[in-house]
Amino acid sequence: MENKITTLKEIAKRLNFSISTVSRALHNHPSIGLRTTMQVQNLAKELNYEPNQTALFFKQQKTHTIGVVLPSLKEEFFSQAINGIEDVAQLNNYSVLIGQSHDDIEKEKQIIVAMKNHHVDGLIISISKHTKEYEHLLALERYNIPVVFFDRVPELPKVHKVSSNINTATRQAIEFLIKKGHRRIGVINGPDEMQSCKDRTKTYMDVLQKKRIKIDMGLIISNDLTPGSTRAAMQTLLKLKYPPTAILTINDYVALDAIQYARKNKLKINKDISFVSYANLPITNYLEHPPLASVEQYPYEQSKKAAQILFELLEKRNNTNDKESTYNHILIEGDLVIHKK
Amino acid sequence: MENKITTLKEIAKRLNFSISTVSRALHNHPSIGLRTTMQVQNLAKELNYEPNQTALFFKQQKTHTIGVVLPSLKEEFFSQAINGIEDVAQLNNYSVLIGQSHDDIEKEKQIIVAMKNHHVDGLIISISKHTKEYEHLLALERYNIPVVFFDRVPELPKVHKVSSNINTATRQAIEFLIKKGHRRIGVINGPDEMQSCKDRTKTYMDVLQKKRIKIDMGLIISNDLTPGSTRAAMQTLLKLKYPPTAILTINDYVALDAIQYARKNKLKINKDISFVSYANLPITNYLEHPPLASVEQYPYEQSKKAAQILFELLEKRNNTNDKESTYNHILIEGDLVIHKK
DNA sequence: CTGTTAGCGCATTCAT
DNA sequence: ATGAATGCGCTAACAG
Repeated sequence: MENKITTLKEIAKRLNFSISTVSRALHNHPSIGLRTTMQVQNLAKELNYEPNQTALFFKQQKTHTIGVVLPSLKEEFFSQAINGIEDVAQLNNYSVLIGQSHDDIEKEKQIIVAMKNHHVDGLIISISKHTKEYEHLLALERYNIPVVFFDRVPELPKVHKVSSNINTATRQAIEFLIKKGHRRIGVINGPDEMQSCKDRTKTYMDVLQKKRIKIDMGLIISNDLTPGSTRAAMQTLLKLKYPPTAILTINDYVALDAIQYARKNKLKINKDISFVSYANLPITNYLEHPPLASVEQYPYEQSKKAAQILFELLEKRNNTNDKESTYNHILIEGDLVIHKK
Repeated sequence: MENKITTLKEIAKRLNFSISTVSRALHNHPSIGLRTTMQVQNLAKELNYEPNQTALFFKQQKTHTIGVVLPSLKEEFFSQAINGIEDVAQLNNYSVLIGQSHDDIEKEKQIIVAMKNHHVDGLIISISKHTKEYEHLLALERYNIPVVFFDRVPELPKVHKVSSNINTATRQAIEFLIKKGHRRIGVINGPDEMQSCKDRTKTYMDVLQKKRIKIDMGLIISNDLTPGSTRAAMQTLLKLKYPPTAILTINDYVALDAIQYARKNKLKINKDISFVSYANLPITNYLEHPPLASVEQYPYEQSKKAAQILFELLEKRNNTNDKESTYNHILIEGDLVIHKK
């Protein structure tokens, strides 16, 4: 069994050609004679020659690898997002390096450094829910590594980003609840740092104001997306003198925890208290009492778009040396999906 | 703004040393004078020198990258498994290349070729549910890429693998149902190709025989893990003259589909019909009527163990040139977790 | 203690 | 039409 890896040198030696001739022959270079080309290609096939990618990576200063940094694959949103990225990467003959921050900023920094060291050609990032300083992200620009953010994007103007616009859907969600007669609508929102959370609150207040419903700030609670924090939020809301009859939760995981809490407190879901949420997780289909509606945020489409932008950037970079001066800020419309009328 | 990437050459030129001296100084080589070492290290820091990893990868014939190939990250089992691998990889200063086969053999082959081309130092693989030919897997050995399989492992003796032993837990699961008075216990199993499915059926028959319960092969159905196939299986089972009062399903996803089907057919879950399953998905905690019990298969531990074995192999490979002659076949005991008494 | 040289695999420029 | 030489960045064997 021949186990040695075949190199150009090996082929050259056997055929008594120079390495450059062999290299050219394999690339069907016009200046190489047909006979020679055939000889070389045949032997290459016979010896099962395959170009050493690491050598190419090294020489071309390109690794044909993109890095993906996201909070956690356990969240179905992100595990679906990976698919969009993988699909686009495969089309472009790229591989995908993965790193989960688990919403830990230090971990996020470490991963990004590791990816930079690996010389990934580009990065797709969804930042941790606690990331407020962007220095480690901006550093990437200095290394000339193009970055596209998606879903959880930083509040920076000079970056490429794809995220979900939930404002319309949020408006619809709240109007939907109001139409069903709810007047006291609670909000279990995420950390105030997250742009989407600010948007959510703003839209909520907008709609209520427009519908001339009194806004009670006591009904709006920020949590950190953990089950414990959701339970605490629920406790606060349910203990109010006039507790909400409906609650808007930042995502389906929080909704699940909230619903569970409500159930344990003998509340009838969708009767005593209703929920509307975000993410539209497939899993909610299996619940007997799912949230009434959930805002679909299209993780696959978001991440796919992000990947496409990244590859466009890589393409451009090949042709020009200019820094790009315009930045993609793509918004993908979220859609309210009604589960129960 | 200094944007040029610093190399040894650059430092050497500025300090008028040779490249090798600079290299040694940076590695604190004992033969380099303290003064020189300090000079070099200071300038290196100042210029923000970082060794070019791709050059190192190339030279050392190592990429500090491992590949992970698995069916789908959407399954929480695998998205948890990734954590075990990532954790171990990080400890060893490795990065993780990811590829999902989506249970498509061709995709699986493509991914493996891509990973081989990327010269990953090792691979961790969970094969697709349809993979019966192992040629593309065995090929890796010829490239000297160590492989450790986990969870969905091939039936090959000369490979390293980590999987879950579900026999004891399956026995307990069935005894649990029998103790609750069930005599007609259905099985919705997975594809017959999967070793774990064969084991499941075998244990099922064993237990029934031992308990002197008549075995009705009509109660055992293989499916392909899709919702449609699960519904078909349920339809068949429920249409039997004597339908089962309890069903053992291959995993919680199948259980969810089965439960949903039963609910739509007005059956009371855990009353008219009970379920016991595998995977112990966190999500089932949120169901009002979850499976009575589920077998925990410890994805994190399985994958972590697989990763540890892989790094041991890599370690060994550094020290000796021998092929390993013994193979790790690790079994991690599954545990029956009771959700409802 | 430090410098010179070679080489990893490949593409490419410059000769011939 | 082909070969020789160069260089990518780094390490290490060899030479003083």
